[in-house]
Amino acid sequence: MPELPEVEVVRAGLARWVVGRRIDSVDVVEPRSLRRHRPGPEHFTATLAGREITDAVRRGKYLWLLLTSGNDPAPLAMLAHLGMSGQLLVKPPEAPAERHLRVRVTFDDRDLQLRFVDQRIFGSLQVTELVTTADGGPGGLGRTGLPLLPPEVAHIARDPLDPAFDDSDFADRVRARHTGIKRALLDQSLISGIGNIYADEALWRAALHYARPTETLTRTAIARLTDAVRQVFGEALDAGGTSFDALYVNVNGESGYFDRSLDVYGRAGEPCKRCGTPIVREKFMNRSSHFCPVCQRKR
DNA sequence: CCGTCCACCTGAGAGC
DNA sequence: TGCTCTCAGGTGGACG
Repeated sequence: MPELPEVEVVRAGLARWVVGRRIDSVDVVEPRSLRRHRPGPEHFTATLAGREITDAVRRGKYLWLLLTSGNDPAPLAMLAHLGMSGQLLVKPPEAPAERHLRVRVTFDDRDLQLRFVDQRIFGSLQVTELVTTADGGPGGLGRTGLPLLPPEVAHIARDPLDPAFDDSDFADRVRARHTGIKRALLDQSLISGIGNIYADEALWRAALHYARPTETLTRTAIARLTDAVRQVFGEALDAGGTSFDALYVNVNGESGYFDRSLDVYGRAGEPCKRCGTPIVREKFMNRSSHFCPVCQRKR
């Protein structure tokens, strides 16, 4: 269940291990992992062959590898979303095939491979053009000097670790909403990178109830919440950053969430670390919300 | 604009 | 043993 910190660790690993390499061939083991690539698997493999990877870029939970464009009019990228269970692994070619190996990328220098492994196939890979957008994207500066993004990512807001994330504008937009705060946190067009687990963690830290109406939040409270999100992300990144030095890129897909200890998620019935009250789990938005009924009151 | 429901998926675990 | 059911949740689209 990768959220922003997990995806960022993958991005950093790809920047280290595959940027600068030239793709030799691509083996599509499971075509459903390419369902978002409309022209089909053959087009996917044919387009990638011979391209060099020039950068690894991320926005929220999306990441993409910039590709040399050759004679193409527009710059290209291989866009990835890990969904619920996706992993991008860098492995030596002789490593045995993973049980849920979906796509294998082989490079010119054959010392390692990039493998897309995804149990549930909610994740996907696709080749996409990069386009100029109004707000621009992280890392995507093209030759024209204009910021570029995959169109599939154009509706995704900047994430709170992006230097260009505008805290004040975010607070205004939250207050203009008429919805619950957790719903807003999970809305990737408002703030990106947050999933169900870190949403619960950040709300606990900021002592806010998940259903607290957004229009009743003060700018100060929203600032506290945004800081809480950054804290939770930062700690997860610190925990996951240790894998930078290893010869693999990993989203610890099974146990997930690195080894950082979670304060509320998955702790229903256990004492709140602030006040000792048993943590409550409730269904909300068809998923679980964990919170302290004393620290996090609705009003 | 808002909220709900659904489809897309696999595998673990519970209950019978 | 083996069947059915529930649950896990990111994304995007349909619909009221």
